[in-house]
Amino acid sequence: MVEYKAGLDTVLKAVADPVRRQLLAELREGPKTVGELAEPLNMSFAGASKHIGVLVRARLIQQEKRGRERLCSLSAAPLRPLQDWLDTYAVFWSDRLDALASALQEENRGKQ
Amino acid sequence: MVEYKAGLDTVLKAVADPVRRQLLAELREGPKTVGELAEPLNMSFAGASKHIGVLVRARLIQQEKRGRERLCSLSAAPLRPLQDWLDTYAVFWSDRLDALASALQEENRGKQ
DNA sequence: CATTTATTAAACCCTGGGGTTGAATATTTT
DNA sequence: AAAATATTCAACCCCAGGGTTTAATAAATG
Repeated sequence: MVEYKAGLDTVLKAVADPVRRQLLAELREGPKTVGELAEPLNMSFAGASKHIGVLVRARLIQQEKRGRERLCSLSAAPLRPLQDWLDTYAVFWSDRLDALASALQEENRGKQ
Repeated sequence: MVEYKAGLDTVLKAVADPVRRQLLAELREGPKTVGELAEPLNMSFAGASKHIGVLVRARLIQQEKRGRERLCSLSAAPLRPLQDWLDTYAVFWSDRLDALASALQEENRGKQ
């Protein structure tokens, strides 16, 4: 049941790169081949391939062999643990609640 | 109004490190000094201070000078853009919907 | 004022990872 | 079979950044 502890780290590191976020964004429009994904990137083909590899290892991209090319499709499921992690902080978001939360924490602390 | 484009990257990079996530987690219990934050970490004090610095620069930690020590408190607001980003992928999460989404994408593409 | 305590700054080391180029592999095309 | 296409692998370069240690700064304390 702890199986996603490592997954969160992998996914966050994968997603912390703007190039890889752009790749994911492009895949929202639908599956694309590695070549199609690489083309708009201002980067060598091999470079793009490496980025895609990172996303594949993070399970954010699923690849299907189609002849000599590989069709990549978005697989957003691994983002779930990230959402779960975020949820544990959602309490502190609302700018309104921020002050209140801080106040409560101060009080809980029983200090000053 | 584009001011958070860079913020997302900063926040993601800050949060992609497990040590820094632990620091944030500890701050959920309430404000803590740098020393209190550093202590449980298996790391030099200066090392911990650097991590905290990253979180401060990402605005995820707010520091308040209290004499010679600095009280750190959680400031989760910068996580908001991350939530917004995540939301643009939420459509693809549900394992149920995954297949459907893929199918729709395939069809949109008009390719089979 | 001297000393201790809390924190940051500076100078370094070293690994990881983003980028490249150039083979290697596999498949399609001619 | 030969050539072209799509993709990865391997070897390398470079630097950002995580870690350390040793000052430096600033406030509390004796």
